[in-house]
Amino acid sequence: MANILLRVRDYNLAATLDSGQVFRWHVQNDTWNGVVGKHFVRLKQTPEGIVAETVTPQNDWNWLRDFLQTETDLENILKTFPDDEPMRAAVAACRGLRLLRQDPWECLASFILSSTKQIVQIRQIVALLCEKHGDPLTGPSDILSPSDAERDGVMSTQHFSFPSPQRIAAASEADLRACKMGFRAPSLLAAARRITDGSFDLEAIRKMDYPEAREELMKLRGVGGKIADCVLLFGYRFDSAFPVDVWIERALQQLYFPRRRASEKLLRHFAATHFGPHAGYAQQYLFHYIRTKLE
DNA sequence: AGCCAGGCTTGGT
DNA sequence: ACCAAGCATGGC
Repeated sequence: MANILLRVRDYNLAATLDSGQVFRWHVQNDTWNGVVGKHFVRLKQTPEGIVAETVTPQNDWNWLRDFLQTETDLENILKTFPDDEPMRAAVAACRGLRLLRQDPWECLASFILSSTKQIVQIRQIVALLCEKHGDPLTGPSDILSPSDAERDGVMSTQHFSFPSPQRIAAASEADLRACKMGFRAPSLLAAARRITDGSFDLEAIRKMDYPEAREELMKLRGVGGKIADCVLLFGYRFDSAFPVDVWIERALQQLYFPRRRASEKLLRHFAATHFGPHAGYAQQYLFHYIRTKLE
């Protein structure tokens, strides 16, 4: 058992873990339970910062600081946002919302599975995938009450790592379809195989510039522009990546072009030019704002 | 170009 | 209680 207080100001843990970036976090009595790499961890927001607790001893907590991005200077990022009414409203509505830094493979796999799914369903698919193909983690088995487990569609209270590309590549399409991912199964399998056999290099993406990295990711089956942008933003933190889904399209239309109907092409161009060097960060604020405030 | 691919949620009856 | 529509993206 190990604990730490990560002293951080202006960090909205709930908004961050519940804004569609990640799919494996569950809240129970103000405590967020989740898995980062091979660590099961519980997080709680306090006035002093974020209290983290693991069941295994920790030599250092950099894996958690890196995931939560607690060292990021949020003020400096917010300063780069355009100074307009919609942006001010979005920032005011979810102060302290952060972008996480996820493992690229977990992020890629999760967003391949996200296509034409709603967040609740993505959570269910990812939970099943981890349960059936991930490694069991040492962790308290009493974190989820039976009723929570039932509600979340998780039958056991054991926690699991996200399965590696090797583990997925060794599975059959039928195994994966059993996790309710439907037609996304061949895409996930193909990605896992290409990474395992070395024909696709997730690390090489880091060294590319944004347009090249995007093009590269889109060579994978099941990865179009939107999913590539999610992976680039949430996994690699290319902050210029600006995923455009229907929610964001709606947000841009309502907030920035309320009088006339803007074409999809115009909205894309606007998204790519209006929001500055941390456009993806701005996108996350707009996304969360439109999903919680407007409708 | 237009249809199709899970399964869960929502809305109408 | 039940059934249809909506979701939202990429591939063919």
